[in-house]
Amino acid sequence: MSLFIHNTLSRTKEVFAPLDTDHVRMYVCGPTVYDYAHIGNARPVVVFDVLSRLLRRLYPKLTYVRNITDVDDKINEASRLSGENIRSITERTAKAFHDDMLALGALPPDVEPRATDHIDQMIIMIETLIADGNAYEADGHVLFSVPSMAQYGQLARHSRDELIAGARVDVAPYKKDPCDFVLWKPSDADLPGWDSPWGRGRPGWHIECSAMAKVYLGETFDIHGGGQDLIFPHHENEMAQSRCANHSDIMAKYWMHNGYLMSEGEKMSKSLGNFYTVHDLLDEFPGQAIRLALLQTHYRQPQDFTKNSISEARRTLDKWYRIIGDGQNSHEDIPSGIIDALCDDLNTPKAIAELHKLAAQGQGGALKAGASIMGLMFQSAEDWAAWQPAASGALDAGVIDGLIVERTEARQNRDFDRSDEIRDELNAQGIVLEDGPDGTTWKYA
RNA sequence: GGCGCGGUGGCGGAGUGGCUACGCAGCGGCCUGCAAAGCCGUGGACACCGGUUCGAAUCCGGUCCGCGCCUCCA
Repeated sequence: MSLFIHNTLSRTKEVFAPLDTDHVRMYVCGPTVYDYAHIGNARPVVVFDVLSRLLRRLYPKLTYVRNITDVDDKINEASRLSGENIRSITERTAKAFHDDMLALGALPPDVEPRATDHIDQMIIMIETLIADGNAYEADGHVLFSVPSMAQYGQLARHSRDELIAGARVDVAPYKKDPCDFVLWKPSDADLPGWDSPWGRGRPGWHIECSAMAKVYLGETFDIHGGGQDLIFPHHENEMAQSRCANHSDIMAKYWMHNGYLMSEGEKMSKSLGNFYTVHDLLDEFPGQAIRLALLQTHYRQPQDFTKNSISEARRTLDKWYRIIGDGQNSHEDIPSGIIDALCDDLNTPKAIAELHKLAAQGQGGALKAGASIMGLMFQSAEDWAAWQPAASGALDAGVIDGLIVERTEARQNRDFDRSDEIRDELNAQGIVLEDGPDGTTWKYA
């Protein structure tokens, strides 16, 4: 079974043929660390986590690189507003990002380089671009010369003329061409800066990824991924820099982009305050339920993300965990239907439908195996059942168990008024009782 | 304005030129003190208008609606 993936370069599904079948290499743009990751940031992390699991199964070796952007004007602004120093912001936010993504079941990438550790490589790359006539210094800035690259616009399918026609902002006076973009810019004394041949300054947004991809994956590699919003300008510019600096026809062979997320039917926006941070959602829902909710839509489709969809995913997982029960890690093969679905451009909704079929047939082992390649069902049924919302905890388990005993006695005496009263009381506190053949169990609603 | 993406049953969400997934919810039944869970059964869709075709929700054109991007810059 071949893996097919949608390549943004061609806008079609293509057979995946790695440059080196012994070693697949993938780069995904990671977070700029100045604030908690919202659910829109989590989508590419989860999507490419599934892809990485699939690639590791299909090929002997994968190197998965996802950067951390820790130099950026948004970070500088956050520091200016809060007074917290930049290093503290980036360390704290990166840590929160790691915790949140782990809770979503995303494995760490093989390499997680930080921009500030690779300033030297960026400077070297910029020097090469200047030497070759692909970049120039002007007014303390270094700019990439877009007209120097004939194929600029290939990824986003924007011609240079179209870009100029559509421009909504004034062009900086030091630019030779309106489309030229910044590789290096000067920093004044209170901004982060590094010494360079062009004075003390800091890198532009795109050059870090070009430099780090080259260090860890080489001049060309297989897959470059990220959110759709990165196609232009970020990936277009990255590709232009890398190809010119490396004198190469390609940067990545396949470019993959996940679609946008809406929130409760509206586009996410800070002014509306309608975006969910992963951090907050994890107080309310188990991470796996959030992950399943994200995977319920194909990664290239737009998705309207709702709390209701997480609740639904959670009930689905409840059911699946019941089917698996205590059945330990049966080392069953991953069912072929699951692999086939994922090999068709990561069709996770179809793979999930396969899981439902396995569940309906009561095939717990196959269900668990199939879920595992999507990073689901990684907990024991016991741990899953033990999850509780952050706001809970008014009642301790001993009190609940005591009430269950009292209720069981009431039921044996056919005192159903008292029995229902106890259940209603617990229900009001978010505790759900379920009478089964082996007695009464409880869980958080 | 330019470029691009999408509109599938009450909701979520795949897919295919003809055999019309899947989940949730609904409805009927079994089970249950009652719930829950489970089990069995069941109705319901392809934005609109044309065209191509023996046949289109699936291909083509148009319309409407939703969404994104248009560069370090506010």
